[in-house]
Amino acid sequence: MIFLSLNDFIEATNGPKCRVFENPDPKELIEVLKKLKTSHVITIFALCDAFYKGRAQSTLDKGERLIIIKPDGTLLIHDSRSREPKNWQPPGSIITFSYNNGSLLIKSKRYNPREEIRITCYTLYVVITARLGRGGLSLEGSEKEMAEIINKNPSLIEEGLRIVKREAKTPYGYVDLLGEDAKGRLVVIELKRGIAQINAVYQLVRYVEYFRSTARREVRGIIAAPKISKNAMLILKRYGLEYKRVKIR
Amino acid sequence: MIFLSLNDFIEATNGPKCRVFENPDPKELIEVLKKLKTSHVITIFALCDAFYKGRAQSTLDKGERLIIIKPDGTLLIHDSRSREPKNWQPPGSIITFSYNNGSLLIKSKRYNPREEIRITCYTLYVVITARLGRGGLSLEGSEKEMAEIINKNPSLIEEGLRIVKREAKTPYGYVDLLGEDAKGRLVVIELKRGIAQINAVYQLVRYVEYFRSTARREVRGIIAAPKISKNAMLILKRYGLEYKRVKIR
DNA sequence: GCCTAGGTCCCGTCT
DNA sequence: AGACGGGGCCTAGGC
Repeated sequence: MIFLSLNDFIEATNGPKCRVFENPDPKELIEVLKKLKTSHVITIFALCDAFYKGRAQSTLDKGERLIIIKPDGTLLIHDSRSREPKNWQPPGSIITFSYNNGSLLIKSKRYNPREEIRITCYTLYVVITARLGRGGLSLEGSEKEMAEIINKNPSLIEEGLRIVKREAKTPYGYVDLLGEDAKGRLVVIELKRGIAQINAVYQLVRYVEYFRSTARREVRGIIAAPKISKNAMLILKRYGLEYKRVKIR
Repeated sequence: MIFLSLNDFIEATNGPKCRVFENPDPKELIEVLKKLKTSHVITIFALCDAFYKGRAQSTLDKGERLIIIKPDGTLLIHDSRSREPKNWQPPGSIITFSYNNGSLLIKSKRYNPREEIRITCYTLYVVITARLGRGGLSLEGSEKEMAEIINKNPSLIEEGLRIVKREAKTPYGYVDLLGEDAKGRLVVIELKRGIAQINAVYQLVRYVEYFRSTARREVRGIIAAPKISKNAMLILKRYGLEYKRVKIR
């Protein structure tokens, strides 16, 4: 373990991207972590246990894990499996480090909702601090994009269709697309970029119900998606609604 | 950077929990990663970019990031913000490492759905390999638990209520709890462990509609939750349904 | 494998 | 702030 002088600290913040601490002494490490927590991502390999209390409550038994602390307040505890952390705290949480009986204690608090995680690190194997970048991601293929494409080219749904409104507000929620067909009937369209399931049908049903109760003309309802589940299709038909296979790109 | 002999490799797999490689040579590192990817969590701090194509499509610009590869096939790319990885691949994906023009290439593939990530690591700052534990989490406070508690003590909803069935299947989905009140009326109960929102109301509405159309007796619908949103409450009443505040513990 | 529904969902967006 | 709905959602459980 390297003892941190002021020079070491300056190097850590302004020097290399990463700094590695192998088997560090918890007491000495805490001083480093306190300084770097607002600017660096802290990565800790440790033998630890954890307690969470908030919207739910959990206990994580003692084991070897990977703890990640981000400058935005995010806390993640990962083990050897799964995309999801075993425990976590979202951005905006407040983290504090302390020492107790040879162990490093990590505490993360947040409010609204009030939640807390307490981690006890019994053994610190490796700790890495690093300045990391952020952002730079551009994503294509969202439902929003799908709406834009159909908006520009309503014949993807059917010939003669005209889009009247997007994100039309009703007391029952937002309608993805509202149109008018060749015969002047109102067409409520619910988009799904993936497989349309029962929920999508529910959404459509209530929008159609709403417009049928207010608009004084015929109202159709269409789910537009690349695929629809068997049950969803069944319910859809039971309500006299329609499905249109739409595959973008 | 430490060149890995066979002995070094044996030490890496059976020896210490963590092994650290600072500024490793990509070519040499690849040999290590290929051996350890099925047993160790691999953590890479690198200057990298990434391309994803599958259900959607994305580009991640060149930047400093933390890459995590788990033995179950999980891949995570984190930056300095957010609980969510910028890019990822879920468990079961197949990872391969290769070398190109001074860079480490990481490729992760999966099928159903067919998805792929390609990462180019231009600079490797630090790489850590570690055997981590798994599991050991016990969680309390789920909706399932809530159902169990109410099942045992239906008076939490109202006096005289009797639970008839849990997870009752209908063509419109699963009803959390089905009961009978003191007056012999059928009671459909939808549980939410957090705030009940519009969606919860829709679920309930569909179930109640179904039972009203099939059961030859009066049917009530109740949302049981610690809280309900304003709009949800409005719609609930519009449908003649009820809300019961239930706070477990 | 498909499908359903929950989640300490997270996250953006809008009121 | 609350509230609503998407997400490359993920994950567990049923069939």
